Amino acid sequence: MTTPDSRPRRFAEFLAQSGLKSTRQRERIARTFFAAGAHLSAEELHRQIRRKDSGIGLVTVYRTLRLLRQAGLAREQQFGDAYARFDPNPVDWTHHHLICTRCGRIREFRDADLHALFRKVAQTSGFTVTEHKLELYGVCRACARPERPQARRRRPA
Amino acid sequence: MTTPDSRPRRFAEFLAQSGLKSTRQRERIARTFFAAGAHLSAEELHRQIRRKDSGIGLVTVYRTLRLLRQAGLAREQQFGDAYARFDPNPVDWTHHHLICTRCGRIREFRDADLHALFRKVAQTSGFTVTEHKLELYGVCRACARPERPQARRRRPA
DNA sequence: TTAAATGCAAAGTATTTGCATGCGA
DNA sequence: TCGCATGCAAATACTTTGCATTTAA
Repeated sequence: MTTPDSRPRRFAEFLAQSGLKSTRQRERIARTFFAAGAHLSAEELHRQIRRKDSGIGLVTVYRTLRLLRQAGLAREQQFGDAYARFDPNPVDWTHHHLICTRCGRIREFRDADLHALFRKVAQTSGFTVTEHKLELYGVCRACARPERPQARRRRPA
Repeated sequence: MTTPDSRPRRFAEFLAQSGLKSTRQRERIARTFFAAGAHLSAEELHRQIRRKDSGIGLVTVYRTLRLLRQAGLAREQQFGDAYARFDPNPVDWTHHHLICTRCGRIREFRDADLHALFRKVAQTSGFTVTEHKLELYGVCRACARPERPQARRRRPA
């Protein structure tokens, strides 16, 4: 069963409600973004868009990603690197990350108990929690094995 | 009862073991860092150091902060902003953050249950977890109240 | 018609690096 | 002495902004 994707419509509604315009560029960027995998950088998204439509600038991609975040349709993540990564899939926003500080590999995990905890903390603190990020840093099994070449991070710690 | 602070000694040992030198700058930077509060930016630390010793460059502060991290004596955090913040107090590393996306205020919280969860995830995943970051983003009580001026973040979302 | 959107180039900003000089071991 | 450390200036890399032009409503 294929549920129709409501995200393009939701983005259009957001634009209309905000008094903003629906343009060829915004539609193309949003569509490509929704179809993409997780952990996408602005550059990567731009590269994918260029394959279909070369007349879209990186600047517009950044600007549209900001709108998508405001619309609640994109999530931004900063891992150890210099650049931000974006995530189009709301169901993915409930998972968390294990990051290997040696090879930089990012693994995802999910834990039902955590969400109950978040709710508790939100109540206690009086915050209306809209987003959460949990990152565990450490050494993955492969890197923990001795005498193994280690990939280098872009900005090593 | 005042427990003597072992961190200066531990830093000196780290330097010696790594074949690095103990310099006036490194000592001053480390000392000021250990005496400072949490969530300190490199700039802020530099400014504090300058009050006592004007002959220390920001570059050296960055370089020494990296060494302190390698020595396990500093922790780096990225909140929503452009710059990194450093935390000198290992007992603080067990707490987490609630960040208001309107006013940018950061509140700390601690939860014992979380640490049991982290251990469980570490075991399941085969990671040796050395550090963890949990950030909950949302709107604080003050900002949730209507008609209230909202402080602006440096790089608004 | 008109205010918003785009794209280029240029600016901005936190952090890092090259290199000549200084200094600890 | 000798190699690591420092500090300045310049470089870097991601992201944002100014501005003239285009375009949606």
